[in-house]
This record gives sequence, C-alpha cells and structure tokens, in this order.
Amino acid sequence: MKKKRISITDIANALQVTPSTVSRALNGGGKVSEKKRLEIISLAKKLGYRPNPIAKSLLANRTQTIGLILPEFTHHFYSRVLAGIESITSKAGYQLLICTSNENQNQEIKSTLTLLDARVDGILATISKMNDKFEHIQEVMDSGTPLVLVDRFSEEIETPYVISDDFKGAFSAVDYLCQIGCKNILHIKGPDNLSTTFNRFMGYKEALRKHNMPLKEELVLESSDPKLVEKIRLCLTRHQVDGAFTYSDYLAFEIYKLASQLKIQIPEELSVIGYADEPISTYISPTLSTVNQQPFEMGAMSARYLLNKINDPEVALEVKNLETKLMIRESCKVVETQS
Amino acid sequence: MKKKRISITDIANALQVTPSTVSRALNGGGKVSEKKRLEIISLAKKLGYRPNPIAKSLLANRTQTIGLILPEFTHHFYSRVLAGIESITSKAGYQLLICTSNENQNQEIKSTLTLLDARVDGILATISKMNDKFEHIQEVMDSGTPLVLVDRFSEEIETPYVISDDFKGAFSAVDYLCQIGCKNILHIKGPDNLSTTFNRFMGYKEALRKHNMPLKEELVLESSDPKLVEKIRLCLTRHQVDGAFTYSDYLAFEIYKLASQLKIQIPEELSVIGYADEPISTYISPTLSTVNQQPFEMGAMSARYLLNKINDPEVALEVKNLETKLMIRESCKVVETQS
DNA sequence: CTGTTAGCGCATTCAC
DNA sequence: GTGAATGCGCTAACAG
Repeated sequence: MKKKRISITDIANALQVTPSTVSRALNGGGKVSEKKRLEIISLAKKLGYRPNPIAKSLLANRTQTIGLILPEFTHHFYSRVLAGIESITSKAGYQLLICTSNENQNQEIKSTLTLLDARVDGILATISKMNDKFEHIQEVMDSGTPLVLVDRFSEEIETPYVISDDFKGAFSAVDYLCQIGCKNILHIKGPDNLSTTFNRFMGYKEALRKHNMPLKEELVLESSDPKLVEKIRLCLTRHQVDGAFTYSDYLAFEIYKLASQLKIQIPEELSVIGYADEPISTYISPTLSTVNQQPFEMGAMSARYLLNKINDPEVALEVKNLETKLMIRESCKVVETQS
Repeated sequence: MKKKRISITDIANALQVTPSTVSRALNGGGKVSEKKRLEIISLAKKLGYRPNPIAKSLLANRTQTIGLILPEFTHHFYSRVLAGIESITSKAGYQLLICTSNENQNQEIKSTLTLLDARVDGILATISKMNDKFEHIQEVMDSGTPLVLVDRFSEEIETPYVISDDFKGAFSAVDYLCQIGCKNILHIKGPDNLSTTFNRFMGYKEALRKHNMPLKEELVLESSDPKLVEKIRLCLTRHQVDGAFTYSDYLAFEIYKLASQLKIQIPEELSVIGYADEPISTYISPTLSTVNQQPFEMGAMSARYLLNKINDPEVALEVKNLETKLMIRESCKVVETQS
C-alpha cells in the first residue's frame, strides 16, 4: 500500500500554524518571522517533507513534463536522440513522458492524445513513416502546447523543426565518391514518403551534377523493392558500378554481402558509403564510411528549442538544420595525393 | 500560451446542472436520468471534454504512471528492454516516466527521488554498475512504491527481480564449445561488481567442470584490464586457445580483430561465442555465435510483474529468471555428425 | 507577520 | 435522481 506522504498541513498542525505559513516559509516568498521559518524548515526536513508536484500542477496548469513520441526505441539513432533529449530536460528539471508510434500513425495519434491528456508542457515528436492525417497535430497546436518535430519533415505541418541536413550529408558523400574517381555510383533510396529519403536522393543528384556526371536511372534502386538484391547484383555485374551510396548503413551491408559473393573487392573495386554511422560500422570489415547525423546533438538541440518555446511562446518558428559529418573509413578507396 | 481546457464545471454550467451530475453521467457510476446523461455526454463530446488526470491523481493518490531508470539508453539491450516495457504499460493505460543513471549511482539516487516525488505508482530500475549505497532503494520501499529490479541483481536489495539466467546462458555457450571439441577456452569477464559478470563466469567454470576440463587461470581475462589486448594476443599465440567465450559481443569482436591480425581462422582454428546477440552479430563476418537474453521479453515480464504488484501488493516477492537462447552461427566450427 | 478564504478539477459522501 | 458539501495538497489574494 502506498504510504501517505507528509503534507504541508501535517507540519502546520504539528507547529500550530496554518498551511499558508508553512508554504511561505518553505518557498521563501512571503514574510515569515525568522524564528518560525527555521522551525518550519527544520521540522520539514526532519519529517522528510517533499512537495507534491501533482497539487502544484493542478494549481499552476504546468506539469514540468515533456512528452516524447518516437517511431521506435530499438534503432541506435533514436536511442541517441533520446539520450540527447534526456540530457537537457533532466538538467532543466523536466520529466520525460515517453511513447512510441511503432511507425504506425494510428498509434502516433493515440500517443499524441495521451500526452495532451497528461497535460505535458510541450511535445517532441518524430512523425511516423506513413503520415496522411494531421488532425492530431492540429489539436496539439490548438491546445497551445509547444511542439517541436524532430528528424523528419512534413510540408503539411508548420511548426518548429530540428532536422539533419540530409541534402548536404548525401551531397558530401557522393561528392567524395566522385572525387576519388568513381564513375558509376549506385544509390539505394530509403522508404517512400520520408523527407529524409527525398533529400538524400536530391543530394546524390546534385553531387553528380556538380561533377558533370549523368544520372543513370538503372543505378537508382528502392530499398522497398522486393527484387532489391537481384537488382544490386545486376548493377554490380553489368553496370560497372564502382561506387555506392546507400540510405542506411544496413543497406550498405547488403552490398558488402553481394560484393563478397561476387568476389568484388571493397574498396579496391568498389567504394561504399552508408548513412547513420551505426556503431557496427567500425566493427565490420572493411570499416564502413558513412554520414554521421549527430543524433545526440539533434536530441539536445530539439529539447533546448522546446524549452525555449515553453518559456517564451514568441520564439521564432524555424527549421533548424543540423550539420552532418562525413566519416571516411576503409570502405573507400584511397587515392594517392600528388604532393 | 496553453489554452484552458474545458472542465466538468464548464459543461455543468452550460447545462444548468451541477458538476456532480456531470461527473456521474460521464463515469456511469451513479444514477442519472437517461435524458440528462445523453445530453451531458453529447455536449461533452461536442466540446471535446477530456478529464484532467492531474485532478484525479490528486484525489486518488494514483498517477497511472510508472517510473523507469535505465543505466543508459544507447545500448541495444536496454532499448529492447524499454520497448518491452512500453508494450505492456501502454496497453495497461500507464504512462512511462523515464530517467537514466548513466551508470552513475549519484544520478541514480537523484532519479529515484525524482520519481518518488512525481508519485509514480511503481518503479522499474536497473541498478548502476557501481553500487554501494542503498538508502534510496530503502526509501522507495518505505514509501510503499512497488519496485521491480531488472537485469542486474544485488544481494543487498530484497525486492522482486526479473533477470536473465546468466549462469545457464554462459553454461550453454561453454558447454557447446566443449562439445565441438575445444580444449583451451578463453573467457573475458565483464565489469567487476556486476552480478551478470559473476554468474557468467560461474557458468563458464561449471561447463568446464562438466567436461572434466581444468580451469586455467591464464585463460581468464578481465575486460577492464588495460593490457587486455596484449593478453588476448598472448592467449591466442602461446596458449593454444581454440575457443573463446566473452562477456559481450563487442569483446568477441576484439578477438576477431586480433585473430585477423594473427592470421588465425575463425571458426576453423578458433570458435568464438559472444553474449547479448547484438544486431551486428549477424552482419559481421563470420557471423557471431552468441547468447540471446530476450531483452524485449525481459522488459515485458518486468512490467507485467510490476503491474501485478501495483494491483495486488501481496504478490509474491520472487526472482524471475528468464531463459537465454544460444544462437549458433558461423563463428563456431562445425563438427561432422556421425549418422 | 500571520490567519482566513478561495480555488485548481474532480469524485464521493450525504442530504433532499 | 440531483444538488450541496467536502477534500486531495498547495498557493495566492486579502484581511487583520
């Protein structure tokens, strides 16, 4: 059975004063005689008094709680985002209420309403992959609850964002492949419907353009394609692919597998760059070049942004783009530099 | 600015009844004339009324909230535990308040008090690596807040546990290595002070004993040893090691690296089994044999246990041991079966 | 300086 | 059936 906690009234009774006096003494605000204040404080400490935030919330209409909706927990990227968020919110004295959408919009909607019901002071969310309903987002905005969207962008939702600069990230990767002399660069796209997929593809195209290289349709594959493996094989055998840039590190590993089967040497014959900098990238052989998105910093930044928004609703509504870092490892061929 | 939500009183005023009546109509409990009940319900829906859980909490002394303390978020294992917990709590209508200790006991203590202050209905926690203070745990118990400890066990704390059967998990791995004919089996231990480290080591010893193999001190290394890499090298070159069982998958990858340097073939000359079944295990080459701890199930089980405890404080205090699964992959040599 | 009053939103007595 | 009263724990406005 949950034991009754000692309340302000308990210590008021014990000291023959009113709860108001106790409240004032404890909060320092009002004027209380030095003698009583000390008495009260010492008794409070002795009794292990801890204020009830529930009561305060009811009164103040603030809960000191941030709601968080993530598409999944298991992905390394999101756990880093979570860690970044927590590092900021805990320091700021906020609790973190956590939900997942499991990449399912219905669950996202449910989670959103749950958080709204819980009267969180603000919401951080990454929208799920399939998103065609926006009423729940509208409801958040209507309720006046500050909202910051993380990682994934949607044209339909006008709110603060903290996202990764996928365009530049992809551009830097493909630009690098071009620089080291790759002539036929394969790209495997991510899930449809995701801003990240689109932007990384755009970065790929732009880098090709910069180097005056044609965009070859047969070198652009879809990760959702059931025949993906076959098509990669075709690219590797028929189309003289000597470079690859994939939407994720795991897709890069698919290329590793096929290259190994086909006895194609990485990086000598094929340079590969993935995306996300999964920890596995440095353990696999050859170590994988990839694009680091600074997920921890992304989480921290979005939390800071949200807290600002909570404390000052006039804070500008902007899309913050986080720089990516190109991590070149063993999977890219080394070009002799003429010195 | 957070907009004022519509309350039970608002709809009472609109309908010329008292809040009591509205409350009864909405909760179904008391007797309300059918006409009024319908009126009230329809207006409530129209106005988008949602009960304020804060007010209910204050009244009921229950928050429908579970507190969770994890040593870290980033580790794959803990994110699976988290996912398992969430899958249960969300279905049961509980919120999840999340904290991390960062493997630091002071932060663990702080988080514990935060959760207690927040009046969570129960706490799930994995104690941090270094643990020598137990007052905060005692405080949880004194407060009457149900507590279930996950993954790591401590003799000092008497409370429900859900842990993995590390002994059997380790035993099954080393037993397998013996069965396929390994004669000199290296073990790399985990961090001191952890029940998991101890139990896996015990499992290692017991398997050796079963096969009448001597425990060789020089084949047991400490992961915290600054000279670990050198010592592994020594084992591999001098001590005819032909099998290895490590506290974690990542330690197994250290062996992979050294074996590659020393031109020792895995699994032909050296069979390796890790622990935890990190996703990376199936991507690395050769794919790593390992022990799966069912972290999702562990999370789910601990959440179920806690909910039971919350609903019935008389629930037995026990240590639930979760079965492990030995995952044999390419890193173990194949023995011809005589058929 | 300190006590009284009131109210945050709700559910639960107890009268009528 | 329904309203009035009470209180969960706390703070704030107002008296004194």
